[in-house]
Formats: sequence, C-alpha cells, structure tokens
Amino acid sequence: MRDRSDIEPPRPAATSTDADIMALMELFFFAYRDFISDPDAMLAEIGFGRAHHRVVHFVGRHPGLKVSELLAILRITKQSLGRVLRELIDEGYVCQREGRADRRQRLLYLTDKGQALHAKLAAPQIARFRRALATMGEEARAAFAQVLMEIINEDDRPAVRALIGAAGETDTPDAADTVR
Amino acid sequence: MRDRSDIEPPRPAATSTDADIMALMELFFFAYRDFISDPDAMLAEIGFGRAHHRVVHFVGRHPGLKVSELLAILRITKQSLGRVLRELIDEGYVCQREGRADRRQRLLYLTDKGQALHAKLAAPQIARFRRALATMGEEARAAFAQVLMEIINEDDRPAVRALIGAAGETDTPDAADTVR
DNA sequence: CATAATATGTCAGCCATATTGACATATTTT
DNA sequence: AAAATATGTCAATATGGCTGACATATTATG
Repeated sequence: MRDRSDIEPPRPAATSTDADIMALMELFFFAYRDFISDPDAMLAEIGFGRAHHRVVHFVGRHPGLKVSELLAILRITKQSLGRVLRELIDEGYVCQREGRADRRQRLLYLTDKGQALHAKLAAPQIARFRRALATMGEEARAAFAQVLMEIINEDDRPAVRALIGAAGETDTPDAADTVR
Repeated sequence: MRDRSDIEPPRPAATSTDADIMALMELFFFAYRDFISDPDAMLAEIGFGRAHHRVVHFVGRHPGLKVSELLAILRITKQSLGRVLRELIDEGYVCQREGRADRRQRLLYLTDKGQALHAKLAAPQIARFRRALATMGEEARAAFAQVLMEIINEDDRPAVRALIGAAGETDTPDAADTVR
C-alpha cells in the first residue's frame, strides 16, 4: 500500500523568496521564447505564422478535434480562428468532417500535406526538448511535467489531462463525408 | 570534493518517444498560456498590454538595463519597443538616465509608480508559481529550473545566467540627470 | 410540432503589436 | 576628421487578436 509519502518525499525546503520565484519566471519566459522561435523560418516560407502552427499542432496531435475544443485550447474567438482555419483548409493542410453523433460539429483533421507540415514544424522543437531532457534523469522529467501541470489553472487541469492522455485516440477522416 | 555524479544520479531512462515529448510540449504551452494571462485584466484597466508588462517586468527586475539589452531580451525591433517605452515614459512608469561610462546609452529604471505597477502585476504570477512549487520538494524546483535552462538556446544561456544571477545588482537612478 | 438553444461560419471595423526601410542625433572609437 | 555605435523617430505594412451583428444547420425542449 504505497502512500504519497513514498512517492513524494516532502522535504519542503524554505519557502522561496519572491526574487527566487521571479528568476524562475524569467527562465520560463526565455525557454518559451526560444521554444516557439524554432519553426518561424519554415512558417514564413509558406506564408504562415505562429497562429497557423498552433492549429496544425493541436489538430495533428488530436485528430477529430472539434472547433469548439480548439477555441477553448487556444483561448481565442471563433472569428480569429476562422481566418487561420480557412487559410489552412483552402491550402489543403486541414480538412473537416461532420460529427457522427452531432452533425452540427465540424471535426478537424490534417490532410497528408498537413501531417507533413506538422512533422516538419515539430522536429526542431522535439529535438530541443529531447536534448534538454537527455542531460537529466527520469526524475527531472517527471518533476518538470508535474510543475507545469501545477502551474496550469486548477480548473483546466482535468481537461488538459484528458487531452494529453487521449492524444491520437480519435479516428481518421472518411474521405467520403468531408465537409465543404 | 563533490562531483557532478553526487548531484545528478544519471539513471538516463529509456529515451522518450516523440509522443511523450509532444505531451510535455503541450503542458508547456498550457502552463505558459495561463501564466501570462494573470495580469491581463489589470493591464487592460490602464490601457496597457502584455508588451508593456514585459518591459515593466525586465526593467523592474534589472534596474539600469540598457535599451539594447532589453531589445535582445525581448527579441523585437527598436521601433516596436519604441512605442511601448514612450508610452511608459510619458505616463510616468519608466525613466531613463544617461550611462556614466557611455553617455549614448539610456539606462532604464522604474519610477515609484512603475514599481507599484510591477509589484501589482507580478503578484498573481508569483502566487501561481509559489502554489505550484509548494506541493513539491526542493529537488523538483531545481529540476524544473534546470530543464528550463537546457531548453534555452545554448548560445544564450550565459547571458541568461548573468542576467538572472545579477538581478537587482545595478543602481538606482539619481533624480539629477534623468534624460528627457 | 414549434420554438429555443447550440455549433459553426462570416462580414465589417478596429486595435495591439510586430515588421522593414529610411533617416536623424549624440557620442565614442579609430 | 571619419567611422562606428546607441538611440530615437517617421511612415507604411502585416499579423493576429478583438467586438458586434447576423446567417445557417442541427439538435433539444416544452
């Protein structure tokens, strides 16, 4: 009967000062800054921006994602998403399918072209993370993930856990009933 | 004579799959999304945006920061910074002083009003991090910081270490020779 | 069944923040 | 004296957000 104390040796350490925490916040800023800059050059070549990348990423990782779910993830309005999504669809990176249970829904998928772009954009970011984690043990990776999860709004954590846990569990589009 | 092996038990763990790493990347995205949204409401009240916050943060944490250093941190052009900085100066949140060694330089400082804003904006973000870290031990905090540092571009790490290590080490402005 | 609610899309206008390019000033370096 | 540097500014443009209004298709409800 393993209880929490087996997994998490409390050793709480003197509560951090504000300055300590601000240093961590700055590391967070710099890491994110460099992380998202990787795919910029590739995106610029095809006339896309970071907004397109975010959509390609989440649709690629979560095929069959509903428009409303994507809006909740990105925290933008449907009008903002609309433009980006239309460009991605018009240029053949993303396709839509009617929901089976609810035909109002538009389930989003990447085309083959979209999957190729997704992989190409993700490669340098994956490499960056892999390099970063390679220098450390598995405990560090787990701690990193755990701190990130705790930083996320408490109310949103269940949805994030569900999304991440279910990555790639949805189906692939039937070419038959693709919308538009 | 403690060497690295005392501090970092290697235990490399099977190299993560791309999917594992992508899950981590998504956690990173969600954590950053929530982290930066904290001060939005406060900023909107005074007609400022996130760009103003970034300037207030880095000037507040690193008084005497040069314009060129701030440009390098934010990775934006001087024209972009110009507008934001002018607004912050015009409304009395930031002041400038001539560099002593090099009088071309403009060293940036927060006014009292700026410091009050800085503290107010930082409070929810500090609280968020403190809560996140409180559930874990000191090892987790160290691992989190280490992974973030490894995610940062290798070439930029020395500058980041210098900046973070030297937080608040610079001086305060002499009211005497404030520029403009 | 009629009506309400929901999921999505779209038009129009606006705002914040970024870009490039050109040029100006003050100061320091060569 | 000339070149390089640090900063500032003007103008035009692009990206990616926003609000508000309205339309369509579909599902849920009284």
